[in-house]
Amino acid sequence: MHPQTIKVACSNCNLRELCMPIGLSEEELSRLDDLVVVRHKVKRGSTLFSNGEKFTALYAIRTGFFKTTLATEDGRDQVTGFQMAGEIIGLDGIVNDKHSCDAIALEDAEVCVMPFDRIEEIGREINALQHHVHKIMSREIVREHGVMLLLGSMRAEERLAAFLLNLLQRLHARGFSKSELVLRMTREEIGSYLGLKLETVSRTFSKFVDEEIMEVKQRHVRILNAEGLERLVNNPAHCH
Amino acid sequence: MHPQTIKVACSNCNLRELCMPIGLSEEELSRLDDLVVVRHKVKRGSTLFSNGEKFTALYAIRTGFFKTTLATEDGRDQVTGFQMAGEIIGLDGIVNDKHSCDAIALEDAEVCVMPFDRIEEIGREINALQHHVHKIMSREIVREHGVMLLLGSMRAEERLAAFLLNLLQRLHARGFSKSELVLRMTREEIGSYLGLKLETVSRTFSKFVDEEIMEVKQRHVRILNAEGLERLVNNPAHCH
DNA sequence: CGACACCTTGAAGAGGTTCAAGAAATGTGG
DNA sequence: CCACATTTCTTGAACCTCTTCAAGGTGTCG
Repeated sequence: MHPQTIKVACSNCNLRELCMPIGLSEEELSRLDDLVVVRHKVKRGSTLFSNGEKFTALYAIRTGFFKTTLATEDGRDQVTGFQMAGEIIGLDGIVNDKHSCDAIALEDAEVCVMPFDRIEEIGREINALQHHVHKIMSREIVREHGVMLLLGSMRAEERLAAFLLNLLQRLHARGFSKSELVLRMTREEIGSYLGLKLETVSRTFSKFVDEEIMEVKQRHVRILNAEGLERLVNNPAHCH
Repeated sequence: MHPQTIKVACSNCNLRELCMPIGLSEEELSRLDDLVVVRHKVKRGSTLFSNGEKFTALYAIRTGFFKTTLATEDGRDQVTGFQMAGEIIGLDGIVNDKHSCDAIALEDAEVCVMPFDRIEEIGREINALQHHVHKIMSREIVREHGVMLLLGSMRAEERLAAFLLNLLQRLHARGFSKSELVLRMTREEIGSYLGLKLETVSRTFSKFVDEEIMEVKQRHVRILNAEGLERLVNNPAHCH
């Protein structure tokens, strides 16, 4: 844990349309300010929490970008998700009072620490917050269903296309371009998430460039043919 | 929705060690009886809820066996899970107030209908119930992480082995044999869940039989070499 | 008993992996 | 600020696992 911590409020957070405060009244919002005890800085490459660590809090990402990974004894390593500003991480820890994956910052980040017992306590008082927490967890379940579909039935091109479209959509909701993005992760991390080897990810990027669907310069991606990209994901002809 | 419904109580349910009542006091338990409005029978092959349907309740499985599947416009069909007695389904519906997958009974089943607003209401009064609901959702998230690992980094044999071990472990927790089980689903459904074609599932079963790891007669499976099966899942040598 | 769904097995083929080498970017320390 | 080490990315060629297509077998239910 990093010592750098700052006390701040949800009520004037610029992420309140995305994060916890969604759908709360002014009065409830101020009550929510008791939720975030501290903010917490996480340097690029360091872990916010790791497998086996005691679970105490959920974290709302204020700035930065994370990956969560699952490591097994036999050396496998699966990236289970990439998280950006306004998203909540740590939900995996609730069941067994300890985390079951690692959360690693892919760029310098800042998170709001929300002690979970506090969340439950305030949730009992503010119905909207209680329901919102349930929605956040349900959303994560539904997201993972989508990843299962991707991993279970899509080919490499479809996987990468779906991945990029998902990132673009989430970035767009945060005010970024719909057609341009900077990847925060390596080809290997993308591959791990998509169930592919890094070489396959690289080759698939090259293929997309050949087909003039996008420009790729290292981690900088610019979409040239968004329709073509979308067609890749929703095309019966490509199913096997 | 089926008309056959019966009013019953959690407090004398034989699944109370597995299902919702876990960790509640006697008094709290009786309060829980207000949760389950009705029971509901679902015939084999029929759906408990389906994609797009309005979400109103979670369902606790009392008897029977379900699958949940995700269908896409382009004709893909991904089985996202198999659920048995004592498990809760319907969590996917919370985010958008409508279900995002289909739940289909693989054998005649009976579920307890728990209206979700009622769950939230009672959750505000009984801390243990509130926390238990959170745990159930977190458990589902962690389970799905495991499936992502399976789909993202395991080979066919490992996937099927992991799948069988998981089923056996859950059945064992319900008092069934550790070494014998009857599959409730087809090869195709197993394949869909594991990201494999039905032929591959069938061939992998045959391979296990050849290696004397198990006996397989249609849907009846008897484990002969449990260690061998476990070794398949946790073996660094088999990773790619 | 016959129709239908489900399962098994074979042979050929495709998609992705593995191994290998080199190029490009990034970071570090003098 | 540059030289060097390191990490990351790209590309090729051979290989392997799983899929596809096909045919036949087994089990089940009206």
